[in-house]
Amino acid sequence: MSKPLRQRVILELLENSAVGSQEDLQRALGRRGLKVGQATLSRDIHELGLVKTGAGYVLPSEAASEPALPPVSRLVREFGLEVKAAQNLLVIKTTVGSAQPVAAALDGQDWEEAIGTIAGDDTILMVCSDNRGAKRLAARIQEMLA
Amino acid sequence: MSKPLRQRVILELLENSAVGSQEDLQRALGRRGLKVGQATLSRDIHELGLVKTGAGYVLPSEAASEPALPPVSRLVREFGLEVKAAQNLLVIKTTVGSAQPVAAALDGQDWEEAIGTIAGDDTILMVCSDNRGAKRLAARIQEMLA
DNA sequence: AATGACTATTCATCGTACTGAATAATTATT
DNA sequence: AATAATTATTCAGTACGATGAATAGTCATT
Repeated sequence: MSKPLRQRVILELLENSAVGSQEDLQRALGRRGLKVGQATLSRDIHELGLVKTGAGYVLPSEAASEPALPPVSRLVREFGLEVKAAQNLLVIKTTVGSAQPVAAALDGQDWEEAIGTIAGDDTILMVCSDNRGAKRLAARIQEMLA
Repeated sequence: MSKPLRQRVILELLENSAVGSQEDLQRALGRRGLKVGQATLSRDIHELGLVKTGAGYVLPSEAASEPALPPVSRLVREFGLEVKAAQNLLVIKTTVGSAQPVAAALDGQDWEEAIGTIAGDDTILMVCSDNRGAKRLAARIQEMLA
C-alpha cells in the first residue's frame, strides 16, 4: 500500500465525514479497501498534523493538507547530485526534472538556518540566514549524498 | 554513496578521459573518493547504456547521458496517488510537484502500449496506442500503488 | 479511584534496492 | 588451444523505511 495514497484518503475522509477516533478511521479506510493498523494511523495523523477536537479529527489550517513526502534523506540520495554553498546561498543540483520534490522535502525541514527554497528543473536554491548557516546546511546535505 | 552521483561522475570521466576497462574506471572513481566494486560498475555501465569500443567505453548517442532514475515502482509508490484510463489516455495523479520524476521514469520503460508522456505539476498524461493498451497500463501502474 | 477507551511507542519483521566478494562467463592475447 | 584479462551474475549481507502486534501511556467516563 502506498503511503501517500493512504494519507490522501485520510484527508478526504476528514473532509467528508466526522472521524472521532483512530478506530473509526481504521474502519472507514477498511471500507475503501485500505487495510491498515492502528499504529500506522497514529503515525499518519502525526505526520499530517491532524488534531483531535470534540468534533473528531480536523486538519488545522497551518497543517499539511498534502500527503507526506518521502524522507528528505531518501530524496537527496535518490536525486541529489551535488551541493555547494555560495555565501548565504546553497545551490543543490539534482537529476533532471527532480528538483521540485527534493526542494519540497528540504523546505519541510525545521532547519533554523534555512529561510527559503526555490526549485527549478534540476537546481534548487536555498537561502540561508548567513554564510555560516549555508556551510552547515551544505555539510548536512552532503552527508545525505554519502 | 548516492547512485545518481556516482553515475554522473562516470559520465563525466568518460567525457574527459579514456577509460579502457572497469578496473580503470574503478581507479579513476577511487581518485575522486568514490570507492565502488567492480560488480557495481558493471551494473552502472549497463544502466547507462555504455558500450565498449576499441577506444574504451563510450556513450552512444541513443543512450542515457543522465544518471538512472530510481525504479519506477518506487517512484509510483512514493509519489503516485491514482491512475485512471480515459480511452487511449492515462491520467496519473501524483503528490504536488512530483509529476516530473515519475513521468520520466514511466517514459523510460519499454512498454509497447505507451506512445508518449507529458508531466505537469501533479498530473501525468500518458498517451497509449489504444484503449485496451491504456487499460493494461493502468492496471500495471495500479499494482505499483498497492 | 477504578476502569475503559483511545493513542503513542517499542520491537520484531518485512520489502526493497543496493552492494561487493566470489564465481561464472566472455573476450582478448599469446 | 591455453591462458590471462575482463565482464556479468549469483548470493549473502546491509541499509533504510515501513508495518503491525504488543505494550505503555494518556484521556474520558463512571
